[in-house]
Amino acid sequence: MEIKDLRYFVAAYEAQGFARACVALNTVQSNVSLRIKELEDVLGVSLFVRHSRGIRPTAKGDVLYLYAKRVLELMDETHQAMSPEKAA
Amino acid sequence: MEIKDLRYFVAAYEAQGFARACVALNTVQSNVSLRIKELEDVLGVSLFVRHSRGIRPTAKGDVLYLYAKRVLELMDETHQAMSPEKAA
DNA sequence: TAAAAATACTCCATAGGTATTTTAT
DNA sequence: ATAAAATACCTATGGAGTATTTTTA
Repeated sequence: MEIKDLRYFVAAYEAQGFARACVALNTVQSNVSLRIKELEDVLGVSLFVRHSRGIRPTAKGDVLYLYAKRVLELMDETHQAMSPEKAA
Repeated sequence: MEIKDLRYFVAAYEAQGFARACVALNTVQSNVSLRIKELEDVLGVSLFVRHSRGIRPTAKGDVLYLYAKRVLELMDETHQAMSPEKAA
């Protein structure tokens, strides 16, 4: 599980669909579909149920969303702490 | 900055050298050297000073180490929360 | 001068893009 | 019937390995 996977997941979760998520991710619907599928495969859990108007998170998906937001937030803090202007 | 980058960095930091770090990372010295260099490039900061017996962290390197450990720990928690046996 | 880091290269896996098909309301 | 997800395919970037050179205490 890499940071980029979590960004894909969060975008899909918040957009409630892969087609809508891909614009925020600067990519294409098929890639979002593939990456989420691979994330589900590697974790061994289902994160979304697919329907004809988009997606709905599973219970596991809801849990991952909370963790993913924390991870991404911490990564942002890390980037800020590493900014060259900022003294160590 | 991806999770794998942080793993490389932490291993190098703790091993105090790229050559020693690569065994824990199941890779090769040259890859550790390259990945750390790219991490420094993308962040725009120096993380280690190189010497003839290994590496010594810079002040920025010390700061990143603390953040990196937190990120990796949170990722471990995330994985555990996502384990299929565990109910959501 | 010796241990470790940097560099140059090759190779392959995988992420990204295009086009199309399938699914579900 | 239509909007969205899945699939198939191609391409290119970049991560991993090998071999060698450079650096520094």
